[in-house]
Amino acid sequence: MYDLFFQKFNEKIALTAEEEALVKQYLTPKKLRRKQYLVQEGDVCKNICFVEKGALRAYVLDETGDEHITAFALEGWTLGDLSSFIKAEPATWNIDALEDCELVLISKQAYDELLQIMPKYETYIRLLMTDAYMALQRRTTYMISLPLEERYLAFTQMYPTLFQRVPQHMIASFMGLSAETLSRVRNRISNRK
Amino acid sequence: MYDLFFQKFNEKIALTAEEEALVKQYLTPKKLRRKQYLVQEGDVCKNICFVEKGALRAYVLDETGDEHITAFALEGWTLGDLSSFIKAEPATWNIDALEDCELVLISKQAYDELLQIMPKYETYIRLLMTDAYMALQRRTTYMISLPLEERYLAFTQMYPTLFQRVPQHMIASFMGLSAETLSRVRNRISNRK
DNA sequence: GAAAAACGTTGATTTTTGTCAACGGTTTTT
DNA sequence: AAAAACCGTTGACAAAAATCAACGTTTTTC
Repeated sequence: MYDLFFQKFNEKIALTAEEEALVKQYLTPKKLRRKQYLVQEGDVCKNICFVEKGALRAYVLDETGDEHITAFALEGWTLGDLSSFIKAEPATWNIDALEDCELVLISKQAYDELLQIMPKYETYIRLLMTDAYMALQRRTTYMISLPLEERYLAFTQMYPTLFQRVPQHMIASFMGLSAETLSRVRNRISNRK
Repeated sequence: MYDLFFQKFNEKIALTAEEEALVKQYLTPKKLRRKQYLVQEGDVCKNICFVEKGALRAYVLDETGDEHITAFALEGWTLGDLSSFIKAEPATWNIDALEDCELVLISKQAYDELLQIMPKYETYIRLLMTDAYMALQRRTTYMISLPLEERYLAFTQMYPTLFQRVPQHMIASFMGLSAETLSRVRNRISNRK
């Protein structure tokens, strides 16, 4: 149930069996069916979720009601509307399941308490935030500096599994493009080889 | 010399005078003249810098030699090529001073050691990363979901001081636009009021 | 198992943005 | 103090991307 969670945790910082048992007390498992919401815009995001199995996406709606995907999460990734979670403010993101999911949830209270009582948890979170921040910096750097075809190729290499698993119009949305434009970009790339 | 650094530190987590003195031993002051580099692409980014005074920018060069600004830093902000710093890999960013600067540097060795010996430093870094990550998420969400004029207004509110202090063609670059387009966006906004 | 919805692609057209050139007015350099 | 570089804007034009519509296929729903 928590296998992947602790595998990833231990990759960042090793835990003893006792420590794992302690952390486990603060976690809640949750199953989510395809198309179900984890968070809706306006709710406070009460949990951060770790994906044991399945796939999720986060998106925002614009004034014309169009969806813009801001993030994905596959097995081993962590997702939530972080600002809403940390500041206990209404979420601006919607998060729903693209496939049936098995998740590990950490509530805000559990998060705060673990940070207080367990230095290794703070180290884990520090490293998680650092990695997430570096990944997002890379994404934004590519966004503003690479021409479209190179950007698509770079993203493909950055997220190989994701691009196989998720419909292309969602990838387009994630990249800030229309589905048609992405289709044409892919066409140009395969023609030039 | 380190006034603003410790002011910001204490806003996140309070230090005693003794603790401040300890941290101070790990810091190095540095002055940078306008146009001087803190890091150049290809170097390993050996320090993260905190801005006591002045302004810096980070940028990448594309294949045609054009600059794309990825980040700015004003007084009280922290900047570096984080991936390069953490992984000791060659930097992909260039960082230079837009104005004469007074900086506080933390070397990788000092960073690692402080994290080891001082739990409050780890808390400080965790909060710094969390805040930086949330800010970057907001920026990228705006990037893909807001139409140009709203995006410009949102950025103006997000970084009011920055937009007054930095030339507009750099703001344009930061937003992934040409200088001419930004000029026209501003024009449309002032006409519609 | 049939109907409906979702998906990816293509073509025609419109809208948006970039590019190039020029300008007057700064600021910086020497 | 003069020369050079930089800055923001504008106009004319070219390039890129979005939009709209249609299509055959696949997947989901009931």
